[in-house]
Amino acid sequence: MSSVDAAERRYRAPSSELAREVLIHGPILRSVLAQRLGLSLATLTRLARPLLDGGLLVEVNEQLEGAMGRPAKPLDVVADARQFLGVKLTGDTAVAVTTDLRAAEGSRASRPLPSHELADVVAVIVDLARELANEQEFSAIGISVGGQVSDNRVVDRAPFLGWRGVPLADAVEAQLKVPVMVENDVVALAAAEHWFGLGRGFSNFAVLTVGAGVGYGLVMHDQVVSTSQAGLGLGGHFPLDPTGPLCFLGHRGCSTAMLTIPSIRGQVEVALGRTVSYAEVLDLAQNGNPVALAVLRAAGTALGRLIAAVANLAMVEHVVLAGEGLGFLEIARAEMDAAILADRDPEAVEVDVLLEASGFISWAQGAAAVAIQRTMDTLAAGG
Amino acid sequence: MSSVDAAERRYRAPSSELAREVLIHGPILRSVLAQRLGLSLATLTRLARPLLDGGLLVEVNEQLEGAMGRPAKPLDVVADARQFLGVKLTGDTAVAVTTDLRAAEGSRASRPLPSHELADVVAVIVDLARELANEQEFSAIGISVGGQVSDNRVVDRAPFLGWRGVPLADAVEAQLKVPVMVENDVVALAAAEHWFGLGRGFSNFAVLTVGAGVGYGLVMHDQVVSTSQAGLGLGGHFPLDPTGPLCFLGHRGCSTAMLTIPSIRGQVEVALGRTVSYAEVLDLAQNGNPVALAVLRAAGTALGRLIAAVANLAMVEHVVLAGEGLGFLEIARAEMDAAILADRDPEAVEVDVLLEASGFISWAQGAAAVAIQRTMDTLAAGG
DNA sequence: TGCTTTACTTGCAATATAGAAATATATGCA
DNA sequence: TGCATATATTTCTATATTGCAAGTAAAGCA
Repeated sequence: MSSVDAAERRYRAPSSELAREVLIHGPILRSVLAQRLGLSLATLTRLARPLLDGGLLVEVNEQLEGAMGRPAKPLDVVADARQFLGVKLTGDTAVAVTTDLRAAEGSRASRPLPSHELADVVAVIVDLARELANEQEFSAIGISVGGQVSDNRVVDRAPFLGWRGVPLADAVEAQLKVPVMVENDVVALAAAEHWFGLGRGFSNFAVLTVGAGVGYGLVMHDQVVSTSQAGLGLGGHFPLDPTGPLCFLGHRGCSTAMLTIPSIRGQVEVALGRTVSYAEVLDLAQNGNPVALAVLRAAGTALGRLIAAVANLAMVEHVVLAGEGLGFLEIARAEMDAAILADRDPEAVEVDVLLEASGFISWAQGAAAVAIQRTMDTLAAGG
Repeated sequence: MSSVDAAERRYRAPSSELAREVLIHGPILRSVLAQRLGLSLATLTRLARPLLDGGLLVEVNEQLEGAMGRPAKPLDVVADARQFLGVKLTGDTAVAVTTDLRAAEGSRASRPLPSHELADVVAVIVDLARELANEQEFSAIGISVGGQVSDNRVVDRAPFLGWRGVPLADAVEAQLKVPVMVENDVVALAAAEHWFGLGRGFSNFAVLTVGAGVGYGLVMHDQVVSTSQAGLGLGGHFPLDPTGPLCFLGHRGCSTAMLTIPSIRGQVEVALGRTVSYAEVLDLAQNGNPVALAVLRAAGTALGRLIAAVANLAMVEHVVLAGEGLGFLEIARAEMDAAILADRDPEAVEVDVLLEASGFISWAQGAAAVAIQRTMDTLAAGG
């Protein structure tokens, strides 16, 4: 435990702190930068020069109307100075995107996984990297999986792949001569939201994802919580409704049972006696179908309870919602808000619920974000 | 929000980091220290000298049997080089303790509060400080209150005192010429557990207190979470049992209703039709009384659920339990353990529940710990 | 009495930093 | 147009911090 201390407090060169600050906080004045980093303007000039010369940063000309003295030249990163690849692995598919330094998506491709053998999966990743490669090389590759990852290198446990202790980073690095970082999918998404998404500017916030499952990530003190616990999907079976349906593990009314796409479809299908798609469920509810409405309203209430629990116990005031299973909020947003309010101290700050516009930052981009973050620590110095 | 960034990243002089490390990690070799702080041995020698000369640190002679070379002289703090005062304010009493640098209790005194007027409360604190003062001056005074505190100076809101925006630190400093720090009581306790108590050596853990109310504190990334949220008692009304009794706010089966001393007494009293003390309830249960047993077992289950929820959503694997209302665990420990297990992913690490032996670190010591921590940042340099 | 091993210290060169003065580039106004 | 004023950034320089490498201290062991 105590050795974590030292590891956590990893040294960061001042020039990478500078680069990171500019990357996250967009075009930014040197004077502001100096204050943020606790450095003098003189030092800032000296630190910035090699980054400007190296083409990582540029001075942008900002015409501030009515300003008196010499006009400021804020610093900004040249977003496409580097290119990254982000890969999200699920049980049957690999989705890859290329991104620039700001995690903005370039091109995208996906491939089915022929098997769960490490060699096959690596081959697919290599294939995707080759397909998406252009004249610019990848500075780093990020890969995210649902499950536990240690040290950004080894997949300790990935249920959907049936993996335990698989050295994925080494295997991919052996083929593509590029640094590879592996991370849990929700941790990666939280990291992306923190630097590039709705969590930008917040020191503490939580990320909840709803889709095939429920994911939960946490950023505290401007650091993503990425203990071994983080990869377990601990928000996935949180008890929310003692009268709700069962999940596949037998929990009654847990977050998986109340919120996921398969469970919502399943509930409606059982009641209607026929198969329905998730989109159909939303349609039915929109048209006043009582079954669909009941199920989605219960989901809204459950999500509200989950958000309140997260806000209370993780002590965050901002919660980012993401994932493809949030469509029900169009129908049950009011139920969610009411449930949050009910479980929240009236003296407490209202929970700030931020809705990630359907996949603005995708899972694969999250993987790329991890690669970007880890790379930033060394980018300033070397390549 | 973004300004928090800079504030959070408060600069700490290397010599105070050194002093802090020695304070927390007891007698410690220079070589270990150098590694932890990421400094060379040479630098360590230089940093340590003024602290040794100043009498804050000493070299202890440790006879390691069978060691080959020159024997190591680990560094340690001179615990009684400084003296601190910790004061805990409740609605009707002020409890004060003197402590050394390691938050070990010296002497203790308490006084009733004649009123909630700031002047009266300050007078009581000054009185206590004078009574407990000996030849050694206080380096700093810590005061903890139940409620929200900003900037370690102003009590924004303290329900038990009926305070809003009371500049307590200024008021006390005006009378006693000693630095005063104010903090929320649970935040202070968490800080004390982190440096001096059961949380020592853990980067992430939660603190739950059970007594007249339920308190909840969190340490993440080796920092106590002390946002404005932290002072609200957000763990205090967490829903735990949909069939439980009501709390004074009308929540059914919330943590207050299930766990606090008044609520447990109340439940038993209603059933038995007579007044009973908390100790009596424990006695009754010990002797097989079905009412007392039912109430305490439900409390055990509820506490287990709360612990599991905390471990899942705050992503901690260690939970420190403290407070005078934990007696029921003698009867219902098994129920607690079972409830934790039930709400926990089987793949997740077992939650490490640490029981603070009845008041080993008291509320007032927690207040002192805050004073110690804040003082350490400047101790090394100046006085 | 030396030799070995480990712990710590000192001298020195390299590096980083802040403060002050200098420089650059705008506006406002006579 | 020319000059005062304002603001942003850079250069110069003294000071401080650091790590490296060499040196010293304090033991055990032969």
